[in-house]
Amino acid sequence: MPKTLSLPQVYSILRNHQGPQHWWPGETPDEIIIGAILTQNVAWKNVVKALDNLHSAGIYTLKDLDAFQVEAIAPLIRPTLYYNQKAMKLKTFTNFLRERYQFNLHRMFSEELQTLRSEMLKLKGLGPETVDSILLYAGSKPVFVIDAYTIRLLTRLGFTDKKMNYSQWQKFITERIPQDIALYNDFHAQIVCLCKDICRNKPRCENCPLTSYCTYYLKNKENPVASS
DNA sequence: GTCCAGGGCCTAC
DNA sequence: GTAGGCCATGGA
Repeated sequence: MPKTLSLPQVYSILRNHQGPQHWWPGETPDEIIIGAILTQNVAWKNVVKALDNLHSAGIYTLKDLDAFQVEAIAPLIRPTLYYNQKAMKLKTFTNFLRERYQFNLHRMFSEELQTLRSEMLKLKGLGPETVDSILLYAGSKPVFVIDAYTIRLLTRLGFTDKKMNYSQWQKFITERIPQDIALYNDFHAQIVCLCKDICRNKPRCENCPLTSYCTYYLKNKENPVASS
């Protein structure tokens, strides 16, 4: 049986192993928001290419983006998959930001948190993960981001074997760690940093500081045939 | 050639 | 409420 860990211990191990991450990988709140939409179901390196294309076209902010039509944006963000849909999602958000806040992100983030979150969730193309990423990383709001990496890691560590939806996962985690924006920020960053390189379907467990706690690893070690 | 990435929407049960 | 199809590039 694997040893059991608390969530704060998981964070502590990851941070000691990887160092503080200083996330999100974006220069400005505008770029964080654009990146949050573009990274939906795609690796970040593809997003970097799309951001380069946008920069080459003179687009750095959401206000810049607002001046372009969907048809002009789509080819610039081709590397991020589903580019037609994502071009529309970006325009949906710039419309929202222009009409409600005249492109003033500070004003937007001054809204009451749960009100803003539910308003953003009404926008077509922004689901809970994208909205929470924007709130936490662009707005410094105390919202824990759940993504596929988080679920994969915590499931493999044996925290739960129940199937949970997004809000159930969010509740599960926030009940077990202090409510702290810097912690929310860095914990999620630590998980992504770990999982994007070594916690995949074919795990390279030799570099993982959590291997001895990983039910998935231990099971495959006992029965390698089941690892595929 | 195959597999699958830091989702979310829509439709059908 | 949830399972499954769809969107449709690029790197390993």
